[in-house]
Amino acid sequence: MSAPPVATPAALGMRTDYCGTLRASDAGRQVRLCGWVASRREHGEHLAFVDLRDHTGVVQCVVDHAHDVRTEYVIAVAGTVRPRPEGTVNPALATGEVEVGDCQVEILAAADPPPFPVTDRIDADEALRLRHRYVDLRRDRMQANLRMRARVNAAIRTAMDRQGFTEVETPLLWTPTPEGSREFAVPSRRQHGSFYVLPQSPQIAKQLLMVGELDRYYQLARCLRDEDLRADRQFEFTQLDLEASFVGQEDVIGFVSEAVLEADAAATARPRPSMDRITWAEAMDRYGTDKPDLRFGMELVDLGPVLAGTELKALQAASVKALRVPGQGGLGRSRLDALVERAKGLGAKGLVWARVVAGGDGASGGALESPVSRFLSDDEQTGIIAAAGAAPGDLVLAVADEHRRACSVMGQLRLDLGRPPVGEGPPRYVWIVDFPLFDGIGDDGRPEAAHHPFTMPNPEDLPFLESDPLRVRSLAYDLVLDGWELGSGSIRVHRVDMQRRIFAALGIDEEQAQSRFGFLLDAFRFGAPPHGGFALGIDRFVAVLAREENIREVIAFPKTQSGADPMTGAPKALDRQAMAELGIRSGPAPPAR
RNA sequence: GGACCUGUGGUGCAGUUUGGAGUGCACGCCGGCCUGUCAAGCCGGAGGUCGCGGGUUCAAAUCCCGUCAGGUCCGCCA
Repeated sequence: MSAPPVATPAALGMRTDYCGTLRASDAGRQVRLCGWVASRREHGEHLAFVDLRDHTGVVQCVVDHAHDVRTEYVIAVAGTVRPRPEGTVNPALATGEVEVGDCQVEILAAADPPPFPVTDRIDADEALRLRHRYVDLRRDRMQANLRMRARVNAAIRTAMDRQGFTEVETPLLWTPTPEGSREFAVPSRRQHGSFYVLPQSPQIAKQLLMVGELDRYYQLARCLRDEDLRADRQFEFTQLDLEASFVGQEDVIGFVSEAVLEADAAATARPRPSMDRITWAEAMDRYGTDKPDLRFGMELVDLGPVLAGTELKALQAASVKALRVPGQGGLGRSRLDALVERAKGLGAKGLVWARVVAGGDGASGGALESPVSRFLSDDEQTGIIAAAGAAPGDLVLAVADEHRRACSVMGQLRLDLGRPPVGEGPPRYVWIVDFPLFDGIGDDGRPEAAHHPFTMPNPEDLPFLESDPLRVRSLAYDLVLDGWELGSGSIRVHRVDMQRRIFAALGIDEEQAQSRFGFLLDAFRFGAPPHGGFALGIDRFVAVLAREENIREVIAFPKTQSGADPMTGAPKALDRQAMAELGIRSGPAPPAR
């Protein structure tokens, strides 16, 4: 082999170049390439073309005959780079100005025909892709996604290092902390009947690191939650997990913003996006969700004032939320009925719809056409049109219910009817601040923690912790990108007396607290600094950056929605001996052998 | 736990509404031809338990029930 002029031999192994990198300027060079046969075109006895593919791209190799070489064979090609003959340049190919001629072909490994084409053009069946994920990963889409993910990780590490954070690993074999999501359990071989659990997140571990004077910690941490899967949820996922001492909410938001924008720049070519900020209450009110997609309008409208004295029972409730759907006044009855069903499925008692038509004598110059319009006074109709900012041709939807429900139902309908595809348009990062400390009242009559029980209440609202807990805001904050919840964080409680007060409000008694989080409370007795942090979901973040609707597309080996891995067959029964060693007796019998 | 969508040669689909012979289309595969193609082209060939089980019917890919797998969503995800 002649010495490669560009990269060092050590870096390239048994090749001199990558396939996709050859250009006209390489003409005349002797090269040796390795890769997979992307396609083969034979032209009789003494001319054939082999498109050789590696992760950098494809280059055309001209060979004498290619009959013993098949698609997806792994081969090495030695030959000479030369300009393509006049008229045969392929502008669709990055290497299209050149080809490799006088080729010697060595078959490194034969291959069966692939179970599905190695091309983005064909949308292969999901189960088949996962069963042969190693083939699926060869496709441009997966290559691009995984490499983008690696760039995001690298950018995040750079940004965190720059901000003085220290990467620390925390245990995967953790201890049960009942509360929150279902945990994966790992039986102990040494103590039958006892279990480790896999961490839902390193939440408590990182707080202990703060007590341990690490000052600023981060980790690209694997988290595991045994909950049902969704397009944006897998059993195991990765978070940028971070925690810092002697900082406030603004500091943490700054740390995370820096890392996120660094990653955004590493993954995309767009200009540095801005980051907005709104309160939780405002997000719920205007968008009906705590993870608003700000890329489009269609904000929720409050019809309470307009309908304060209405005779229409369907719109009598604590809160009436409406939505203007521009230009959709022509929707057919079956489509409208489907919307009503959708609203009911989301928990609403019903959904009122009204087409805005020309006419009427209101200032807005429109009238409502609806099954219920005869129950609405003229003032109410013009009031609705004005409040919604509607014009003839629009559709107006309204739900009356308790405030939270009215907001959430209309918020979902807003997404159903207006949400752009993932990645479309300029990105809209938004910080959601001033979350409530408690989510609502549980069956036991006690408030339930909205975030986790170590979240610091907003000092301004402390006086109401016992008397009016639901009005207490917390120092908790979420980062949302285009309607995806990327992550959340908070300033933590670091004093034992305050933690006791919170536990008391939550109805967790001393004994329960000791058994669940005793080691954390112990640690706080030895001097805990004020601290706070954040956790950012890498899978979701990369999915949005890669314009993917499903995080499976940015994970090398994901699970199906039922939690199975079609490639390995996991989960599987253990054999009797392994079960006995772990002291496990229950469950279905392993298959007979 | 629940709702909905999908399942047809190796792959992607049509056919299912309104039952009438597995007739189909494209890609791939195998063989042949072909000296400038590039998702090559031309000729020929092989390849099917219509996811599986049951029911209705003279007759089921098609209708009904159940079930499995994949997907989307609700519940769940401190």
